[in-house]
Amino acid sequence: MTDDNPRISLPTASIPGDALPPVEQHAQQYATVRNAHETELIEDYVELIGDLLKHRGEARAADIANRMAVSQATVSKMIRRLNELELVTSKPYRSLFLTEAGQKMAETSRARHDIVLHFLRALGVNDATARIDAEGMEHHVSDETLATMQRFTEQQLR
Amino acid sequence: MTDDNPRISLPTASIPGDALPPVEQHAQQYATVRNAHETELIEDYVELIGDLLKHRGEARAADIANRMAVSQATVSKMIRRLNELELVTSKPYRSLFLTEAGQKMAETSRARHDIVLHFLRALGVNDATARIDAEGMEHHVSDETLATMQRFTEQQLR
DNA sequence: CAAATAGTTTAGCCTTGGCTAAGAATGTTG
DNA sequence: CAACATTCTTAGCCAAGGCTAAACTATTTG
Repeated sequence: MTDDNPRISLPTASIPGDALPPVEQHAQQYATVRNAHETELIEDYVELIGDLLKHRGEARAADIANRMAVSQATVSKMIRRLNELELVTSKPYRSLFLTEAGQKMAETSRARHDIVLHFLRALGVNDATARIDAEGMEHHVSDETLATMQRFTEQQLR
Repeated sequence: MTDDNPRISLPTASIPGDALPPVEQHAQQYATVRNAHETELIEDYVELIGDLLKHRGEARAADIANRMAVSQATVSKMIRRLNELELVTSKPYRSLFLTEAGQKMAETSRARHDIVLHFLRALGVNDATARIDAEGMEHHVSDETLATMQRFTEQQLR
């Protein structure tokens, strides 16, 4: 171990010039991000399927491919995974549907997404940029931050 | 093509209940996120190496492994990639150093990271949460949003 | 209703980023 | 300075998420 002797310990909130956080905390930051990455894509698919079902009445592989800018083969493979995870049900060559669990995930994702998007707009970011950033950020925002964003947005609207 | 006939077109900024964005825009959102993911890890490594060099004087593979909560083998493999990308220089069994390009990347990443972190704190998020969220968010925040965040933080400090 | 078009799936490939296990190099210490 | 501990690398494995090409199913249309 060449790192971090623990003789000195400071309140991390007030370190000037932002020194390195203690190893454990630092490690947890990265682990959390890695973890988010695993579910991220899944959530994006489920969220999009939910949106398509809601706004179009059906969710076809071709639509998903177009909207994600990805090949149909990729979508097909992904649908198999979503099936295994019991998030969607599908019959070959037919539209997709969400299971209970899938619907729940879609709603949660959609809600997070909207909170982030509305927050960015309330902050003054223009719509197109806000949409892109929200898409990337939504999976990395904790519940605490999400709540703070929501509060801010509401306050702004008054 | 089963999706989006373009007969109707609305100003996307003002759709009530947040309808689906037009395919092209939607596709670009996802493409941007996918793109960010490719460079994300690279940037995290470079940023961390920069921080270790700055605060500890050297950057050893073991430290990186500990701080990233990843095996040494993974770090070793990654260092080979960073070498190929000419972001770091390294001699076997010795500390790492950043190339010019590496240093530039480290600085940029660090700056983005700090802006996001300080913004979250200014918004009222507690330190530990802010650190975790900043780590995840930093790669998904556009320059425009970054500028907005910075402005907000400065205003808050007055 | 047959043929053409559109949509879906499968097979097989590639890269990334993890892992463990084993061995080589370096550093430390009795 | 030899033995032990630590650090680093290599080899070989795996899963995820892309891709293209080819085959199959469904839908539309002349």
